[in-house]
Amino acid sequence: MVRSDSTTANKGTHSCADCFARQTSDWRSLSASDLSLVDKAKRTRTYEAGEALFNQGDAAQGIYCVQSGLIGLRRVDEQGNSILLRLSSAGTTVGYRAFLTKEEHRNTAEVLSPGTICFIDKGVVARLLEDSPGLGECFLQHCIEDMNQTESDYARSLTLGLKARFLHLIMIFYERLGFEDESGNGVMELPIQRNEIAALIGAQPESVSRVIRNLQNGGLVEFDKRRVVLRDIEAVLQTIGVQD
Amino acid sequence: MVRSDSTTANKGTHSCADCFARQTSDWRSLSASDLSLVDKAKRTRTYEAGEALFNQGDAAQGIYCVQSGLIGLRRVDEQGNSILLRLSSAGTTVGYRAFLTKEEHRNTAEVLSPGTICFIDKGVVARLLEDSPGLGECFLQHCIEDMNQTESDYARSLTLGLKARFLHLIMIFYERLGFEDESGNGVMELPIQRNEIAALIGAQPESVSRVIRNLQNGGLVEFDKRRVVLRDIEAVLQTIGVQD
DNA sequence: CGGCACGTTGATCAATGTCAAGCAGTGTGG
DNA sequence: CCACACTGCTTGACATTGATCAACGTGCCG
Repeated sequence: MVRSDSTTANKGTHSCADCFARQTSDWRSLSASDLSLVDKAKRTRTYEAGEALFNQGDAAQGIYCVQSGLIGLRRVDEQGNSILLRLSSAGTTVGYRAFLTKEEHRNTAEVLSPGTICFIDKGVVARLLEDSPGLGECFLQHCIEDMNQTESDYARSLTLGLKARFLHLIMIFYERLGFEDESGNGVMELPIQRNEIAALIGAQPESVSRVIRNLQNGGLVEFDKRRVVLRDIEAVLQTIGVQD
Repeated sequence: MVRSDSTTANKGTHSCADCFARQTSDWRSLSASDLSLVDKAKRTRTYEAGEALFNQGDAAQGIYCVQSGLIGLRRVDEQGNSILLRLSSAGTTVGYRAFLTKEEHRNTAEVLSPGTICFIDKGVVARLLEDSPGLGECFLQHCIEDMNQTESDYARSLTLGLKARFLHLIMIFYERLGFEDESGNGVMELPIQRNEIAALIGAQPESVSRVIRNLQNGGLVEFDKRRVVLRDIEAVLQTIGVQD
């Protein structure tokens, strides 16, 4: 258990001023003095895969700022269906909606790939919101972006088949994590298990397996455990029907 | 063509101060003077079914406030799949996202049931946003609500079958339009065609037909054209697995 | 070694899409 | 007024997709 160590505040963590995500995050509007306020108030800690930042149904305690790692927003319904609605990676803020509406969290925020996350207490954020009006604007822009993405995901879920949805996900990972090898193929390491891939595209793990085999046979994509090689990216985009 | 008449400004329309939706709409925060500014600037007109407020790809000209009628937000993808992402009815604001991000509209706003809609030019809204900071807050709350809804729709689209999605839609209409007849049954008139129902739940019209027949046979719901009778609302909620 | 998590495979079945046809209601032009 | 086209809706037959159930391999860890 690393926990007792890593829970204690800010040891060895960067200050917000140094954070690579400062210009793109929801905090970009803050003044230097406000930023140092966040700096003092934030709690930074490392998380292992499987840990939850908060759970569906919890009251909002504050908001989370992802420094590294990968977060999945999971929703479980009454029938026990568990799906991942969205991913959050480095530089994004998680949990702002429940905080802003003072409602319960509607989803569980679960760590999929281990990383470091800062927590900022709701009291602090509330003060900042009063102080610097630009912050609300940033949350608004963030919310609109999330909305745009979720809306597109929704549209795809209604119109595309499993294979296309899967390939779309692959391309999202490729944009974030992929690179070209010496022979010009796209290569990447998937950050999550088959399990979670299934939960992301609303399928059963078995079906994901079959889609993979299918693609493999078609020569479009190669899989070896979590390693993926894209032989022909154009062809992949083709079969998706390029979207957002 | 009613158009030339109804396009001319504000004839016979209420002022915003009288609008039933004022307390619940995004405009609830405005001062009396700001409200009268909106009042003077707004263009009100009636729309017939099938007309579009704006089209996917258009630049944002301003935002729309629905007084009556039913608006559907439609997205058409490259393959020609046409789906309805969301509905907007009286008292809601449409088109605020593209306005706030200065991007193109991502969806077409299409009139499904005829009604009256106010248009407020982007210049006016921009001025209001500067004047009264509460307005931004209202847009933020609105965006969060839309997000919550779309997220739930997304989750349902990934987990529930056609029948459950259809019944869920029926219950949404029932909440808005339904009433109880003398024998305690829920009754309503569907505001849209089978066509659009299919587009809303991401199905083919034929499949919707079959679901209806299926429910009819099961004795759960009765359909006659657009008239719907719910014999046992509890049972309906049961088969959905109550959600948002 | 034994147990467990992850992933794959096969067989089978249910749900839904696709294609073709038909029917009722409605408006249109002769 | 009728014939006709047209739209919205339904139905049937069939193909396809994806879920479900059961089994098995592999690697890891106690």
